[in-house]
Amino acid sequence: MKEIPDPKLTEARHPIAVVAERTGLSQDVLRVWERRYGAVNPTRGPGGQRLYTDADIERLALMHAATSAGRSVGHVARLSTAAITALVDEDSAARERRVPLAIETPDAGIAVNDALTLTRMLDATRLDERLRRAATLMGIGAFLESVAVPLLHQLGEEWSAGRLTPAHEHLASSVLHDMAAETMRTFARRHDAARVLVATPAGERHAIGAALVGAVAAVQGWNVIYVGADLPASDLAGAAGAADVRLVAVSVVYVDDHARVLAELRALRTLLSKDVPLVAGGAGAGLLEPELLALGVPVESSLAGWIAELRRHETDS
Amino acid sequence: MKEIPDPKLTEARHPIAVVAERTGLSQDVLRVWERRYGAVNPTRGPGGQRLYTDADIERLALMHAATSAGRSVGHVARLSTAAITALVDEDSAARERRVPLAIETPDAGIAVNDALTLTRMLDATRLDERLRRAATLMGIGAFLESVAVPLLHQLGEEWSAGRLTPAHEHLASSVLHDMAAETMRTFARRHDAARVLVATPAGERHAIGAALVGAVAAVQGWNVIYVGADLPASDLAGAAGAADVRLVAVSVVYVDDHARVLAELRALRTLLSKDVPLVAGGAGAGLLEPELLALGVPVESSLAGWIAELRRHETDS
DNA sequence: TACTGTTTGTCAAGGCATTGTCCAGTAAAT
DNA sequence: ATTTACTGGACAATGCCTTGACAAACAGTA
Repeated sequence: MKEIPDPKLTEARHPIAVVAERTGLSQDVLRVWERRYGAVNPTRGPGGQRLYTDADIERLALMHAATSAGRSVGHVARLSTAAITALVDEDSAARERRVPLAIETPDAGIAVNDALTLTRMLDATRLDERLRRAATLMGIGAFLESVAVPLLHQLGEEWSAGRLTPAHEHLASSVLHDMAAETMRTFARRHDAARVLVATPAGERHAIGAALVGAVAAVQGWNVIYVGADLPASDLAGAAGAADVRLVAVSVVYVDDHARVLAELRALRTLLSKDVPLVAGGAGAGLLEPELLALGVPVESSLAGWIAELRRHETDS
Repeated sequence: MKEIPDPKLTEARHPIAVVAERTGLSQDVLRVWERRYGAVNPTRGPGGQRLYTDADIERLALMHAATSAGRSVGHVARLSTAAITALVDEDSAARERRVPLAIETPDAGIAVNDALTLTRMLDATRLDERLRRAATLMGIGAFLESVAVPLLHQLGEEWSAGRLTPAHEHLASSVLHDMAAETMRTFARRHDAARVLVATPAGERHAIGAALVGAVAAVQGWNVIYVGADLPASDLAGAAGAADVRLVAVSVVYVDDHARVLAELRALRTLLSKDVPLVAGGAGAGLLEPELLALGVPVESSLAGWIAELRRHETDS
């Protein structure tokens, strides 16, 4: 094995905070793994701070995967990075192989199509029934991810193509909104779970995106404070402070007035305590991404991104 | 890299207030970053006020994004704008990427354990709640397969070890039975779907096994005729004939009187039309397997076996 | 089964280095 | 004349460092 000094791997150096973020390991663990097992050997900056290379991060992420599959750190740390990769691959293959559920999972695409048809027919009762059946069948998580979200996208497209009226869209949204609200209620947690405030800012009246995010958070074990749509920054900040939330999530689906939404979010960011992260999501937020990033507000446009974001803050202070 | 003096970038000049607003950085920070790290080099107006170009703003916004991702200003400020862009992109890409499985599938084992504990406490309300939550979370199929059935097995073991009373077992069974019945109702099919008769023979009062089988069949798209427990062979055969079913499924969990159950099943097999298959299942049926096989009655003791059996007859005559 | 020792993640205390904010006094702009 | 911006310094908060200790989980053993 020849060492090729790829500038990207050797030059790019990352502080411990970034490494913790990317690997999902706490800073304590990063340090103690280095101290006890010599897992990696980061160089030091002028003030003594650890500086990790990309290769270090890769190795640590692999170690994380291996240990959470049940292997001991002490053992894994002695292996070469390639060997750990092999181990992790083996473990994940074994996990795939295990217990192929006998009951077939239905195709989400069919459910989406059925739902679209029923929406076109404005048949709320059967739409509700159909969606609930899909959710029961596939589990609420998979439902939200591969039925609810795709359905909303489809509706958006059909609407902008002029094939659906606002009435159609409201019908479907309200059914989905009900289901999401119900999910939040069903998964309401004990008072000591981490709290997240979910809302849409003033100027955005489409609550459905926020409701879905709230439902996902509830399923993930958060204590969700869902305050609905169209709220001014001051109210949101007030609620966040009063409820002592760990995270504030806002959804922006549709933007009439860029400047207004941006101003609202800017105000919200300033009013919120610094240690409470604000995360934005939804199609509308995607359009404002550069500005929001500059404010230190990450933008998550996919549900998967949201989940990652929630995970990231699960164990924080 | 050649510097092209784009007039837009060099001409457009902004006072510090605008830059602060646009980047989300305080004026103090803007000044101190310039003083300490030479982050940017704004030109000065006649009176000495800083005047920033668009490129400056861009760079500062990027620096803000990088620092709020956990990197130190001191380090970031030394990099070229392009390098910071790369870094920020890399960070946000890494954030998106790290979502191997989207929504966490909860460990079925935990649900089973919780349910056992609640059963021991005879807390029907919370047991119901806990099981429903698990079902919502993982989908009804996976729930039946990896929570309901294992739970029943565990209960059986605990009961035969004398650690649980019949009261405990009834409590848990009735909660599961309700859920199964509800599932059958939710997934009730159009009249033209294939019909299956589900029951337990006379002498067996434990309906739960049959209910689970019925629920699975309903989920698989069958039209389930669930007639409950403890029915004599003649009634079952009558119902099967009247409803023109394609398959008859009986569940035998617990057997006091081998001979009686066997006689019932023998009678049922003779009374039924020859082209209607009869399938037996459950722990009790396992004990009678040789005799039943001799009758031409296959025995399925696992849920997976049941599912296979259902599939086999799905498309038959 | 109960007792060991080991492994491993987390936490606390105390010390630097880095970094954001604040202040006072002055100057320019509107 | 009031607002806005500048400079340089001081200060406080935060972040990261090290060391050491603790507790839960686990494996091996009596």
